[in-house]
Amino acid sequence: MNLPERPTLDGIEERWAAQWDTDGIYRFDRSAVRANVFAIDTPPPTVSGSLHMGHIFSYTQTDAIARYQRMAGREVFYPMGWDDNGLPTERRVQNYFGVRCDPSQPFIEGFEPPYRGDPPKDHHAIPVSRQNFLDLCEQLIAIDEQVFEDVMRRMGWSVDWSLLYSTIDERSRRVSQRAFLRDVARGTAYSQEAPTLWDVDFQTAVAQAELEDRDRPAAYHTLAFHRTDGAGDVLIETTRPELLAACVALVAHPEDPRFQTLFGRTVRTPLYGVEVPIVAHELAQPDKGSGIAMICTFGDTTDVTWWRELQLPMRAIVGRNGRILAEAPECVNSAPDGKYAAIAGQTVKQAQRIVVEQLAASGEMIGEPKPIQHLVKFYEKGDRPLEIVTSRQWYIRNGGRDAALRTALVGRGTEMTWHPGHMRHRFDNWVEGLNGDWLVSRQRFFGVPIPVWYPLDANGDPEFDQAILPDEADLPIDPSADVPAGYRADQRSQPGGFVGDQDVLDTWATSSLTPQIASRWLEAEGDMFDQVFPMDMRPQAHDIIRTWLFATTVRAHHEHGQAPWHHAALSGWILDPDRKKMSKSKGNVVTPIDLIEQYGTDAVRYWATSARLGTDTAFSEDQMKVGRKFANKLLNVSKFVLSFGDVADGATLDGTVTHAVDRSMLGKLDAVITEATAAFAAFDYARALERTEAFFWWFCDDYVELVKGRAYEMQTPEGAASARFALRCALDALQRLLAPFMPFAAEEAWRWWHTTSVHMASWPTTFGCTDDGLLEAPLEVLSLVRRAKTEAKVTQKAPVATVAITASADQAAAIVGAQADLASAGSIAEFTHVTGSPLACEIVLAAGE
RNA sequence: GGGCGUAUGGCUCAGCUGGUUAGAGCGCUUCCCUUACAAGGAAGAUGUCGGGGGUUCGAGUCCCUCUACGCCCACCA
Repeated sequence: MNLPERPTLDGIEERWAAQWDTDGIYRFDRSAVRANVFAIDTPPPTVSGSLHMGHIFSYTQTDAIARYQRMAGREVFYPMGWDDNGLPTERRVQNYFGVRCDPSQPFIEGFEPPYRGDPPKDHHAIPVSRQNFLDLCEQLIAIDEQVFEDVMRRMGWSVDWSLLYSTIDERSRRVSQRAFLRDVARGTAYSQEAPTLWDVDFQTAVAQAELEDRDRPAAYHTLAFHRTDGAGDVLIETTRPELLAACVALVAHPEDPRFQTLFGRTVRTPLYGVEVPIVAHELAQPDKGSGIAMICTFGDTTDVTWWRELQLPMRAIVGRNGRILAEAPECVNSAPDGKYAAIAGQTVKQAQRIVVEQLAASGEMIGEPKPIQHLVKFYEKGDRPLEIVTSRQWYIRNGGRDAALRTALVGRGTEMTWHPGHMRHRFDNWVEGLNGDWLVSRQRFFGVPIPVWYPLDANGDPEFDQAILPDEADLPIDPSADVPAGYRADQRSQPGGFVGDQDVLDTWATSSLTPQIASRWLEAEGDMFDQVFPMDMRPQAHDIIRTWLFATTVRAHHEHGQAPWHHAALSGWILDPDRKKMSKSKGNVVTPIDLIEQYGTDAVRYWATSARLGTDTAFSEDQMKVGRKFANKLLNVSKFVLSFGDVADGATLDGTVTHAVDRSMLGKLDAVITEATAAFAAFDYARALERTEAFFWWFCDDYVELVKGRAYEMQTPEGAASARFALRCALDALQRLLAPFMPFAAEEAWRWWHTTSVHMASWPTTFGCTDDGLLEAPLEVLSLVRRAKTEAKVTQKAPVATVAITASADQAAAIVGAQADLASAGSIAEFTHVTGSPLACEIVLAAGE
């Protein structure tokens, strides 16, 4: 026993985090059998410079569950990873070093970036080679990941750091490419030339799951198309007049009476005089605009549908850089007076202004543009509206084009238990609303390369349907550096030779494999897949159900024919005090490290674990203050209980805890242990905390105060032994019950009387006592005595001459049983009893008080 | 338009399968240096459980309906 003079929370995080690390207490036992493993598919956070409160919130909730499972006897598989490949890292590198990737630049040995952190606003990014850019990515993620790891260790998350991975590291690249190649082999991945949503700034294709709608100003322009039969004009409304040169048809609803006579006829476009047909399709909405719309290749996703289903020609005019192509479509090119030349090379925004001027001059725009607000699709990380361009891309089948697969994937959702249950609807909704396969290729740099080459024909054109695939044993590969079997390096880009796929996999195409990556699926060294898969728990936030949760389910379905986890635990968001989602752009972000330093880790954890799964929660420093008070109290009450010294050797609970009051207290505690255990088993850590906390304060404020005197041996040795033993039992259970929530304070107090960690201790079991209610009446009397003293404005120590009690027979019996404790706790000299109801006391303070 | 969620004292939230006068903490007020704890303790005030209707002996709790707020999806002419 080693009790401090004055318990303190200061410095306990550093001390115990270091000790846990030294002792390796969270290390996964690779000899564990599957049935005894609790495997967590930890979300690998996107490394971005700093963890935010959302991370603190949800990862702490997961950690509480992990700690419970560990104490409950499961071997916990709790990896951590960094999601460091992909656009967020590229963009951060650009902003941090003041560079941009330009594959046409030569590699510079020992390149030194112009800045390291915060280039001035007027700095123009310096173009650097692909390899220099990738080197800078590696440099920055190394810095960022260390910062993340430091904060995580201070948060006390009980991850096994020996399982650490990053989604760009060699093993992840190998696993990702292996899984992709297997998808290709079984036909669940394929490449196709097709119109694709395209971000013109990042110059990459974007998947459906990464879209978001933003409300943007626009304007309806009314344009006159001229009937080729000379019977006048057809008026359409458009928000994108700049795409007029890309117009391939007009469309109206097949049953719209206004246009029945027009179907099958043709009109000439304004400005360019291109003849286009008037067609019918049920997606045309009679109540929108003038009821008849122009179809362009491509203004929006509906255009793509029309273009495909009505088999219309292709007249693309928007390039991958978001500017109007230099070459006009042939039919436009043959049109008179070079109107197209004026917009060639312009951005779509500039082109719109020019086209509107041209239309106004030609009289083919009717009236003024009518401003509106409407929703436009953006890449969620992008700054300009998405365009649609045609390109060859890789896809993984996700049910978007296959009802049977869709049904199967919804079925995978039912294999998991969702916490809270209603989150499953979001999954079902998303799967059922998919309208295309998952586009996984990205025209970016810092990612897992698509492990494919293509043979070049005699003209030097790639034969995309003859893709050359590497052997799994050679992974990971970089097709732009490695040479496929049967070819020589000097055949690269030569007719009759080969070319590597330039693209990388979408970051989700790798992070959807976290169960496989973390478990080292099919890796030569340390493969734990069969020990941990399907994993027990996937913790994550609810806003990425459509991306990460769904994508992981798709991969597991194709590769393993089952759901990747048994439980999906969805955390809520952190809201600022105004109940808005906290985000950097709103400037209301608080940094976790400041809070840890101000309130202590356990206090921050208390706040995080007070919130239920799936519930958006207000950020609350008040809760952290409460948490700090709680942790502090745990230390102090531990010191008090332990100050009585060790219990006698060989003493048993039944032999020693003889006092009814003490057994009642343990009975209450039994109920709490039972409830907390059931709650934790159902992932409801918040309920476990709430019950434990309520008991804890009752224990400190009422029970301890009541029996304190007896424990000090002011009455009988038997009574003291009973109280001390009961106190010790309760403390033992409380420290264990609180260990998942306040791992540092619990460990600090536990180590005063143990040589091993509380986090290696077993979860508490019940004492076999029952709460017979014998404490209720005595504590009511104590409360009344306290109130009398407060009202008399005297100290609680002030002596009481008499307490005249009116109570029922049962209550009186309980009070008499605890009368000695009451006398001590309340400094009460004399009790008198009258039978009656309700319970009441007449309290006479000692003379002179 | 489709789906989901939330609505309980000034604030943050409990209240599980319906059962005695609706709970906790914060904040507020008053008092107390009491030998585990003043980064503490004792006590007090504060609620038409969003509105309306229904089921029931009994509803914050179940059903219907309305309202407000939030989220996901659809909606780009």
